[in-house]
Amino acid sequence: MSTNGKKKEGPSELDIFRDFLKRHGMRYTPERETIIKEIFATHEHFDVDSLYISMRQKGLRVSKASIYRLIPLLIQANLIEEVFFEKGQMHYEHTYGHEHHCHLRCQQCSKIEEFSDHRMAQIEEELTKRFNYKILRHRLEVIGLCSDCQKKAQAES
Amino acid sequence: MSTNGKKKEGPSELDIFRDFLKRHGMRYTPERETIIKEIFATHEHFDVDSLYISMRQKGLRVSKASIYRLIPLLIQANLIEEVFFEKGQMHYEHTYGHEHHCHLRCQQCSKIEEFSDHRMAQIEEELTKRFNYKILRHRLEVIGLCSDCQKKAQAES
DNA sequence: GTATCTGCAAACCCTTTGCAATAAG
DNA sequence: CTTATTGCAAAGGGTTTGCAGATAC
Repeated sequence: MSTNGKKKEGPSELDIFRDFLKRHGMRYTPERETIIKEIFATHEHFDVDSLYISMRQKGLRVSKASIYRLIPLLIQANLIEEVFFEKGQMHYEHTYGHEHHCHLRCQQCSKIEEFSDHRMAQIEEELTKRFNYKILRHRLEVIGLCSDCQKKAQAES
Repeated sequence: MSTNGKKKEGPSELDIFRDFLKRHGMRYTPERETIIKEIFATHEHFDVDSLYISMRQKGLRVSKASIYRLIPLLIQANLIEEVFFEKGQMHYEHTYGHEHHCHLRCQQCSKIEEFSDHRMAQIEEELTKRFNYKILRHRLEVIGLCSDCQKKAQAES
């Protein structure tokens, strides 16, 4: 089990996405560029609403609809992925350039710790053999109470 | 890694829930009983809408609101848990009486295989120490292509 | 030029909630 | 009797979509 966050070498997210759009007969627009830059500049995890608000505050004006329309494309291009659904909203994180990691989330305060674990690769390998699946990815979310929230809970009881 | 589905011994879901309600000053109603019986009789995984429809077809008439209001209680009582969110709906499965398991899902056809793995317990234990969290539960979803869908994909290319 | 994309606002759809009537304890 | 629960219908709130104008290519 190790901490995470190494940045891989390679073409930029924009390069990848530009190529993706070209291959699919879609267009590279200033709006798309703005959104992608914002996602990859400032957010590790994000949800549409907070992304939108943070962009507005910076004077970057794109509509929410454009963000919503962009997200499936970014997922298809393997640049981001859904990580969890909470309080009615889907949360995403960017994948490209980051090693895959798992999430440890505090049920109370929603704080998130990231970790990765070599055993996940073993598990995937065994599943491949056992069920004859071609494994694409996994999502591991561990839910618990962080030390702060444990203390608070004790204080209340 | 082992296959799953063993039924543990012990009090029934209704007993557990009755006790839970009493402890919280809540009431045991025919509606609640009907819904719980239906959940535990026929569904391994379920979502509110299909549960509601299936109950209606059997002539069991409870309102959707009552189902929605019951679910958080069942989660709190540790009888069911959220397993994944798909196509705008949360999906649940019952936990009580079943060993915890993980899901291997085919991205193409949504078929689900269940498995459990002792390494998850190890991982939880290590996370407890490392981050000082009190671990409550985890959700592991592995996504891939089942053998049938692999064949289909090959045939098409 | 033409097909795609944008912003807007309305529509959608799952879920939650206010309310008056009902029923559990 | 008191307070929780029910069903209904309306409200919420995140996401999707129809449309007309703008724009990438």
